[in-house]
Amino acid sequence: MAARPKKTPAWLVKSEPDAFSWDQQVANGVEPWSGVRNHQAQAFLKAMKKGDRVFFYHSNIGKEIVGIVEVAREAYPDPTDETGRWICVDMKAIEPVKHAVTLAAIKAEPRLEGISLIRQSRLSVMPIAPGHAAILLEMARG
DNA sequence: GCCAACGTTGGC
DNA sequence: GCCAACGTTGGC
Repeated sequence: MAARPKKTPAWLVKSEPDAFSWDQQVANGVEPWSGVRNHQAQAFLKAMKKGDRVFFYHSNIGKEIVGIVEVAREAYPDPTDETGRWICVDMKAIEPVKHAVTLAAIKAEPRLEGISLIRQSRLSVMPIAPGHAAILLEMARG
């Protein structure tokens, strides 16, 4: 029997490496994905299930997918939120990508047309369609 | 440094 | 409820 294929990520999250980088995620292992203060992004965080895979993207500096994380804990109150209205999840580093997938490469790939990373450039948490995720994985593997 | 996208706020 | 002003994000 063939080895079970790796889970295809269903989501993408962005972080400015100045604030929280992939290296920090790896060093910390499991880390709360807190501080999201946008309703649309919150809705996506709430929909995440334990074990879901997530692309980790560096915004601003790098502008590239650098790794894959996994949802280690589903939605719970964001400890950085004093109002109690916002939630966060825990993310766990799984593996770095072999080849960082740059925004330029994503834009240049016609099969990724319509991806929300480009269409909704300010959104920091977003779903990735299975077809798009497969292409991103392919690009990440080189 | 500039600009586009877009969410939030506040006056009416 | 509308909309102008303003702030933030993120790319270039």
